[in-house]
Amino acid sequence: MTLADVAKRAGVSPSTVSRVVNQNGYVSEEVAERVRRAVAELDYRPNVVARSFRSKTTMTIGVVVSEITNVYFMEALRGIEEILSPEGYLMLIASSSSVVAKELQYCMEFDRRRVDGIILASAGSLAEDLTNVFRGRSPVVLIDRIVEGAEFDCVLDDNDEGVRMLVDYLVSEGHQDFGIVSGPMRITAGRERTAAFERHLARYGFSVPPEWKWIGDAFSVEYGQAAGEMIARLRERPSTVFCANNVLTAGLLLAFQRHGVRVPDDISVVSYGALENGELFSPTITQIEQPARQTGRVAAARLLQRMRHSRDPFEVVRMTPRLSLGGSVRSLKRYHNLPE
Amino acid sequence: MTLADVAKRAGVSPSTVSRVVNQNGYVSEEVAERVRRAVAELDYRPNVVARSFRSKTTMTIGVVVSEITNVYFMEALRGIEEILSPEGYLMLIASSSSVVAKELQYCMEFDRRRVDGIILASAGSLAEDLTNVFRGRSPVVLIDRIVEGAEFDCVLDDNDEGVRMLVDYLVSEGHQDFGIVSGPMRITAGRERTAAFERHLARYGFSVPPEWKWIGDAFSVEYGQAAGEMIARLRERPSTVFCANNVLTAGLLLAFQRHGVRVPDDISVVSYGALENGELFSPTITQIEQPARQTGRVAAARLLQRMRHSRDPFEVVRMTPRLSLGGSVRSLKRYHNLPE
DNA sequence: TGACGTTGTGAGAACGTTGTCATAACGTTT
DNA sequence: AAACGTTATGACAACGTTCTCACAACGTCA
Repeated sequence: MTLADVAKRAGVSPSTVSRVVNQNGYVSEEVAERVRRAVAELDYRPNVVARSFRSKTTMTIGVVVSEITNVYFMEALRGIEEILSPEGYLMLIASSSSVVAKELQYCMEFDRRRVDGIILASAGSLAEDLTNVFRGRSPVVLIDRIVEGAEFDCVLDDNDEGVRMLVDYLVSEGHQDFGIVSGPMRITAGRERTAAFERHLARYGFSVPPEWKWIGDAFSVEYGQAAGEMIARLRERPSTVFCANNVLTAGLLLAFQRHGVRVPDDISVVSYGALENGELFSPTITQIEQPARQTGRVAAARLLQRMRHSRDPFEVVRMTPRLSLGGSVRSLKRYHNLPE
Repeated sequence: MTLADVAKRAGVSPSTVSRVVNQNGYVSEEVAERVRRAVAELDYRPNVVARSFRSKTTMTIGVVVSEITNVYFMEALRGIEEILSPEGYLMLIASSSSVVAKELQYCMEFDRRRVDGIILASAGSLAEDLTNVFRGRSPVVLIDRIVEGAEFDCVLDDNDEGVRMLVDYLVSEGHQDFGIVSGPMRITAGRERTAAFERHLARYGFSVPPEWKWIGDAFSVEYGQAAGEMIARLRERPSTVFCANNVLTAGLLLAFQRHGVRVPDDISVVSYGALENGELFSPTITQIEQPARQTGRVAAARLLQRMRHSRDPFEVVRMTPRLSLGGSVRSLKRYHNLPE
């Protein structure tokens, strides 16, 4: 079933059929109707590959996520789909498992497949590697990470603001001794949230002692658990531990549960990033809820603009997260003789 | 950058470059080396669209899921990727939101895009619609649902066995009054699990009274919540409620929490399908854990075979789920004077 | 030595579509 | 009535690759 077949059946030229199918150019209503009937009768379906080949646009965008099972990325994906699907785009999805090499490889493959755009929500590949891979062929929007000075738009949390809310809250509840569990500094989330935590504590004259810093080599459940176990075994614990990422929090809580460390009686916990079904925990976790879906939407809209050849300067968009109070922070106001 | 450019640079014909790039046909090592150098120098990347166009194979498979944020599908996706990615396939993913029309539309679009295969983990479209859409062009494997007599492979839970384990356990704990919250009968999971529940109860001489059956029009949090609220308001409650799906369970528990219905003190709960982070609930839920990832892997492997033109008869593969005991079921053994 | 299989290379068609161009009929304006 | 823009249609090239075929050179075997 090709254009030519339809054309023959309708008694017109392939060109005309093409015009009818794509609704461009001049076609008389009478002929159009004849063509449409032929299309229906033959159940003709355009060969999109041939079309893409010829027209140099695939109506496809590539998405690389670091871990497909992470709620954050799921929600982001949903947001992306909400924007792109109505425009006729389909998503090619690849999961990098946070491996930089894999990430670049997938990007390369996307490039070979001539995707119209790429959303990268992943790992820590370098700016120069990325620009190298793309050579400006298809526009790229980064999610959840920032690359300085490259020609990409970035959409990510206002990490500093999120952490500020947490710190203000903790301090207002009378906490004075803080621990932090975070991820690699090469990843934007790890770097920014860690820095913000220390910076905002410093505003109050507090700091995190080195022995209460757990900086993992990955944002993994495993590392969260490991940190949790170390904390459980500590003779002297901070009154609060700040987890810089939802996956780390999950691991931490798991370890606490196993070691009988009660939250918030034995230690308070706050998390950057929500845990799925967190409403069903007891206690619920005081956490920063990231606007993941919205982030996906914004990134997709941005990409759409770029694909339509907008020449706006590249931008970093910061999304405002929100603080959700749970029961995982113990009030120490009385303890420290603070006003309630 | 095209084959021709590389050919010119290497002083050979495009045919030869093609042979080198694809490593087929005869090429002398000397020439191959020259070509490889030219490829590297020009940073030539094959135009996969042109290749697909010519070779009629896109190395792409389409996946339709009903809800991209459901853990089950996430895990299944992961399994699929684990199998297909090493073979060079990329996944085109679409989310149908459980809307049959959308599901069919996406399948149609996949067909137009000439994907090499399709995995359908979704909604309840009819067998004839599906066969109509595909007309046998690309093979299809169904996940989590079964379509009788169609030419598709199906990979799904042994729902009957899973439900049996739950029922046996509940009865062994002394339960005698049962409620069920389930989804649409047109969806395999809803139909099979509901039927299995009643069938296995019947083995013990029990049955579910009509007023304790909540059959929703969708496997949605909303319906789970609605059911939970109805149960909360009941004067006389069953001692246990069986939730046929993880999303329903989440909604149910949410409603129970809001209405102060305690699990398992006020009512016991069992779930078909695990909730993400369920380990962190208290109590943890006694549930059937579905081998989602494995299901994805099996489905993908199956699809791979089909794409390689296997002519095996179409098969329904049942995956064995496993019972995970939590603390959501109260023991009524003492209450009913049963041996402990 | 002739026949034949293996290795190596290039010419050229084909894939199904879109886009450009040519051509023509028609209506409107000068 | 001439000039021009609009509407309508078809012919044909082009996109970048793969694939088939043709051809040649070479080694091996009868």
